[in-house]
Amino acid sequence: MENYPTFFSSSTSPAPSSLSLNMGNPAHHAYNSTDLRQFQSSKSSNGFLGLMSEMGASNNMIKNNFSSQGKSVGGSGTSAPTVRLGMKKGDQKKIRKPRYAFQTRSQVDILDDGYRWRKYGQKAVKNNKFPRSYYRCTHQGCNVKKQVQRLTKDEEVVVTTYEGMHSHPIEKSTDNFEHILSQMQIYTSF
DNA sequence: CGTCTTTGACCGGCGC
DNA sequence: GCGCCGGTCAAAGACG
Repeated sequence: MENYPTFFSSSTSPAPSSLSLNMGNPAHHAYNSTDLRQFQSSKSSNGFLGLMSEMGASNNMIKNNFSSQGKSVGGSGTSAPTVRLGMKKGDQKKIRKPRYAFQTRSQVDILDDGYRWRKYGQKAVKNNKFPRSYYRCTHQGCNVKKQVQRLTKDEEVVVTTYEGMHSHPIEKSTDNFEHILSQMQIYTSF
C-alpha cells in the first residue's frame, strides 16, 4: 500500500508554537473530549506509524466521493438485515484521495481548526494503542474527512490526517491555522 | 428538542 | 475461502 499520507511534521523547527492552535483554549465549540479517559498506557509496541513522506496520488480528484450522500446503508448495528445497496464498486473504482498528515503536539485530541466536524467512528489500530477517531466535515457538499490519532509512545503527539479539501469558507475566524491549511492545499496541487 | 458522540456491527480489501 | 484489519454506518444515548 503506497497509500501513506504525505507527512507534515511541524515539530522540525524549534518553533515553540508548533501550530499554535486553540489547544489551550477550550472555550470554543470543541467537542466533548471525554475519550481521554480510555487513553491509558499498558504495553508498548511499535509506536511509530511508519509514516513517510511519500506522494501517492498526484492529481487532485478529491471530492466526487459521496455524491449526494445517498444512504449507503452500512452496518445496521442492531438488527435489520439490510441488503446494503449503494455505491457499486465497479462503477467508481478505487479512487484513493491523497491524504495529508499533520503532527502536532497537543494535550487534546480535537484540534479546533475552524471547521465543524462530526465524529462518525472510532477504531483501535494495531501497533498503536490509542484509538483513531474519524471525523467528517458537516458541510453539505463538502466531504472532507479527518483522522485523529495519538501516538503510542508520545502522548503529546497527535497525528491529524486530512483527506480532501474544503471548498467553503471557514465558519468562524480562526487563528493563523487557516493559512497553514491554505499552504497545504498549495502543496497538494502538484 | 436538536445536535453531536458513542458504540457495535458490517463492508471491503488484503494476506495467508 | 477464511480471517484480519481498517474504514464506515446508523441507532441510541448524552449533552447543551
